[in-house]
Amino acid sequence: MINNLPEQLARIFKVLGDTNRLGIVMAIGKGSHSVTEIINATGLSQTLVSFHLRVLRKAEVVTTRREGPFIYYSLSDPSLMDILDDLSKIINSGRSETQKYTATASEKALARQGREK
Amino acid sequence: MINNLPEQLARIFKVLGDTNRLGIVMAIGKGSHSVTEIINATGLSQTLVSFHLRVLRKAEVVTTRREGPFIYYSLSDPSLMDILDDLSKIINSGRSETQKYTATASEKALARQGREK
DNA sequence: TTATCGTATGAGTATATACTCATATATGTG
DNA sequence: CACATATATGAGTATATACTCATACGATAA
Repeated sequence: MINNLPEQLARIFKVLGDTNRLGIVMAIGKGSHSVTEIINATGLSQTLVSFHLRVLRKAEVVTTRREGPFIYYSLSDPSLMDILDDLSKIINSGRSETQKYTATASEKALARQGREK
Repeated sequence: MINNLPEQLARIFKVLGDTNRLGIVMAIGKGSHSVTEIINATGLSQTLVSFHLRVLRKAEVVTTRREGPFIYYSLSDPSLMDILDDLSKIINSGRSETQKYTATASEKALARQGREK
């Protein structure tokens, strides 16, 4: 518990360092979504989504709330989305001027929801 | 190249998602440091530091500049450190009020330098 | 040139990690 | 109760990853 910052930070980065898991986090965004919604938003299999949600839960990146048969997931700290936005800016600032990405992460998640029925 | 944000972000997170590698990044901080300095700051072996620097180079997280026999490493985008600071705040905001971490990442790196001869 | 310092690299290995499959556990409905 | 829907879980597997060892490379000095 006595504060090893790199280790704590790396633990979070490791959790976010998988495309599918990060996709799930971005699908959740600042809102609250059931597993089924996440499955539809990401296009991943139920088992795979559940698998990754377990990792996210264990790392306390997400919290859950049961509502009838549904379990709703949300980010433990929604401001994580702001950090993702900041990082995305870093990513395409160094690159070629063409094809700059500007949409926020939440817009992106919404867009993805629309695409897949 | 057509913008897959989760994938690009996850790629960076994966790179930062290792304690030793993140320690190296934090040792570099917003400045410019030779490999030897990084070795001393982190306490890691030369080979291991070199190994991780290669990963960081490949991911374009760091850039290098040769000066005589020394090779100086710096962050491709020093504002990455700000993001690390933001994330550290998230980390210990959810926790017990006791034992909150306040030092900046650079202070931390300096402290480590002092500790190990 | 030889030696020395600073740094990188290829290959091997042990461990970690993402993923899948089959199955289990709620919760609600007829 | 039986059944359907929503979600989780344990175990197995293939691949990825961190680390080490031995060695190579580049720059400078003697």
